[in-house]
Amino acid sequence: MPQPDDRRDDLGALLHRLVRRVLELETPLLAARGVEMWDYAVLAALESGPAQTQARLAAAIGRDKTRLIASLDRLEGRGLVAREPDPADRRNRIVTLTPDGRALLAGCRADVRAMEEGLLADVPADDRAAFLRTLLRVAPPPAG
Amino acid sequence: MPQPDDRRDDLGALLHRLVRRVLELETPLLAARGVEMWDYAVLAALESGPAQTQARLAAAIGRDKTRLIASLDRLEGRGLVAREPDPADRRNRIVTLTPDGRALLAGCRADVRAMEEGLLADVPADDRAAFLRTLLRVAPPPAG
DNA sequence: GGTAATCGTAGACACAGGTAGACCATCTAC
DNA sequence: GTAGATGGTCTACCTGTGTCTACGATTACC
Repeated sequence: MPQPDDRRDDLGALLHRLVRRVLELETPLLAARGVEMWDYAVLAALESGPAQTQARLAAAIGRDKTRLIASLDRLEGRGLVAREPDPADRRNRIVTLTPDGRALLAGCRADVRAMEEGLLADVPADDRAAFLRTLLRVAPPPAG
Repeated sequence: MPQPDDRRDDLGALLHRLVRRVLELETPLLAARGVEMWDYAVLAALESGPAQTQARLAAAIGRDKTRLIASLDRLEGRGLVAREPDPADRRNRIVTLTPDGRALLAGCRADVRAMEEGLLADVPADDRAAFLRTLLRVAPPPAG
């Protein structure tokens, strides 16, 4: 028997539209601070701790490791991250967030969170909580 | 004061991961029926009624009108959609779903819906309802 | 009737994404 | 030590996407 939401758009279409909208809102916020989308993803991924490996960092943000290099070059050149060889295994480069990087990340995140608040302003509080809860459950981070 | 979810990933990151996952699950389902992702989007957009204009159809699925043409050629060649000049304004091509197209769409949608069910299987029913409700509210269709 | 605008189509262009291969430095196994 | 594996980097492709331009057909405006 047909469900009440049988004629709704597919999840893929809904999510696609929403991602586009979020990106449209987010890009100018980051650009105002001189940060590109993927650079911000790198900074955010490093917040919880240094990345032991660039390949692991690339996997964490869902990007190809060869494409990550340009971002790291940019960020390192601005003194926002530091690449240092792992003393235990000097093939690896440990990527860490510098104090400047952490400060910039905090500013970016505040802007992004404010944008998200505005986006979800019309959604009731409990629906919003359920939305985020579901999102966190269905889109788990790749590292675990 | 910091909110409880202050350290969560941004909406953009969460949505990006989820879209990737949905696409990974959806692509093989559609490929099994010989349909590409954007072709399916076209069929789904035509379900509610013919498109009066190809440009309007492109806007409805969030695609450039020049990129739509290849999809329409493919679908028309398989007899899934029909392009007919608008008798009122012969510059326009009215795109309609053929019976074959409607049947294929029904099959694809059933597969996709089953996939979505599996994806959300671990989510409680009320959270799932709130998730879809929020999604529909925050990602409205472009046409209105 | 003549000019401008619109629609569908095609082609060129730049750009971002992933993949693959090669290279060098380094580590591990033997 | 030597051979193989791994990590970072660079380069070269192939693909997909959006933008731009141009063109023919058609319509709308004056």
